[in-house]
Amino acid sequence: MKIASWNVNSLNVRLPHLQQWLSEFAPDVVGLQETKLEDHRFPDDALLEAGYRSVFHGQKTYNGVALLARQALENVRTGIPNFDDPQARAIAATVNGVRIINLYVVNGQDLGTDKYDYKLRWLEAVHGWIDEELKAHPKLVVLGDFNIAPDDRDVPDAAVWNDDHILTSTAERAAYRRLLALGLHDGLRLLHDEAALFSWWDYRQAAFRRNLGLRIDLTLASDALKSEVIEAGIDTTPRGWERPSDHAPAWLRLRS
DNA sequence: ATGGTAGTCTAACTA
Repeated sequence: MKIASWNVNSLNVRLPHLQQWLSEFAPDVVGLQETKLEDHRFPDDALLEAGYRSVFHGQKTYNGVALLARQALENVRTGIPNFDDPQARAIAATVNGVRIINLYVVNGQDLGTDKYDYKLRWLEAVHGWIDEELKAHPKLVVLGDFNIAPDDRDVPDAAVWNDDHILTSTAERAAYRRLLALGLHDGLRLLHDEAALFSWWDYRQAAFRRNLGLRIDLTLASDALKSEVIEAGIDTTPRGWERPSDHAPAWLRLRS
């Protein structure tokens, strides 16, 4: 079972990219972020023709998440329980007995801003949610655009991306480690320990060509699935296409 | 520190 996460930065613009990538990569489940589409505009018919059912939670202009799967998507939930959030950033469903939580974590802009405080509160609410989901569904995958680079291997320059920088700050990384401590494992790091395996590159300054990126798109597997993760990676191919998203898909494969 | 690019929607916000 191939499970992937891709921030498409506007599904309206990137639908052809998604269709191409689905046919080439053939994932079983995909979590999308930044669809930027209201639900009535979601291209579920076009995706059905590509062989994927979809559930989605969107809004105009910003944010928006979706889950696509070849098999049925059951027990769908949108938004974080008991957390009043005007921004569409979370969706969950069960596919083939595996619970999937898809997150578009708040960017946070800069330390000391209201958006940064919102990011930390949002992550705290997600922590409580995952805690509950793990009790109900031991076979859990949490994936998405985390807007946190877990450690120094995941940045091009640790002196720049330091404890006081957005996406790598002490509080953000601590919040991420608290999620892992619930019983989750970074799928890519179960199998690969090398540095500079990035999933996002700024559109500016030829960052992709120079591999000046960050690894902020993650696929996490629960304790119960840890030994089932037999492959993981980042598919940089679509980042090299014309008019690409600034993110590449991160993925893992479960044995069954 | 700023600005560089992209998407949404034509002003300014978000990333």
